[in-house]
Amino acid sequence: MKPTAAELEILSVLWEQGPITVKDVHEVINRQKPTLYTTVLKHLQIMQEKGLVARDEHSKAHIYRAVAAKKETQKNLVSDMLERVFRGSAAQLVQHVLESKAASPEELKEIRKMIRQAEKDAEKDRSAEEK
Amino acid sequence: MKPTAAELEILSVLWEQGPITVKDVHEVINRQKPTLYTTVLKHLQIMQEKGLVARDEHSKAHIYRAVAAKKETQKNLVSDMLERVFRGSAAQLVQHVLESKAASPEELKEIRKMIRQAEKDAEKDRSAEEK
DNA sequence: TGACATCTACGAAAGTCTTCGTATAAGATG
DNA sequence: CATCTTATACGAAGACTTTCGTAGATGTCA
Repeated sequence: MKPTAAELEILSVLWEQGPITVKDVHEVINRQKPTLYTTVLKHLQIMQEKGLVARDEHSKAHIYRAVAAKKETQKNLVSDMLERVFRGSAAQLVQHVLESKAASPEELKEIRKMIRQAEKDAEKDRSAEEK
Repeated sequence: MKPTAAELEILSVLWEQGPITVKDVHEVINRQKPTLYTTVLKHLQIMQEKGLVARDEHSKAHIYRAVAAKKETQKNLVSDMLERVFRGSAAQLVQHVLESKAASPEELKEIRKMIRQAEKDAEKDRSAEEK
């Protein structure tokens, strides 16, 4: 299930803040881009129909929470872009990431670590195949 | 200027093949997903209006070429995703790239090289700031 | 030249996304 | 209880995307 642009904005808020009311979602969204309360509400209702979010109706002000998992959704979006925009070339995608935003030294260090891990995993796969 | 999904498919073809006729574009697209010739043509006409492509009308069969630069377009899409989906965290994005497709050893090596380069650049920036 | 193949032009339908406005329900307060 | 406030429900407009079908123009070849 692929969220639209507006839906992604809302999911982001829910991922960060956890289960909250429409009012609270609206406050955040409205800061990013002036939007009417009912627009956010409508999106949330549609997202519920799609199964992207769920809500607790016990109190008068419904509490919404993300159903679409952050990691899973991000993974889908990334692999989609990897294929459609970069024809599967991970290196090209990473190159653009590093260029588009001068990554901080901490981030670079973190990324190095991930590469090392990925290399280890690849190693493991190869030796497994040899059997 | 942000291409739609279908437009991106077509741009990809033009980026790979260089200036070609509608017929040739259609052959590639049709292989990926069965599509009528006139659908591809219509997209190309719309894309021309948007300025994403240009065409040479000298021969009867028009020759289309990409105007939207590959690098530039990719960069826009990546930085857009970086902000909207990962709140600016390059490391998180790269993590997903490495997971979503087990990168080949060659690619990993290439990525390492890019990291080293990025670190050098960061080093340079820091010493420049110290002055 | 007439018939056929090849291309482009273009209207329009169908679906989706986004936003807004209004109606309605439910709780709070005097 | 009447009224005010706070929320949700929901229809619908407008923009955009995608796809299809038909009409018309142009080139080819017997």
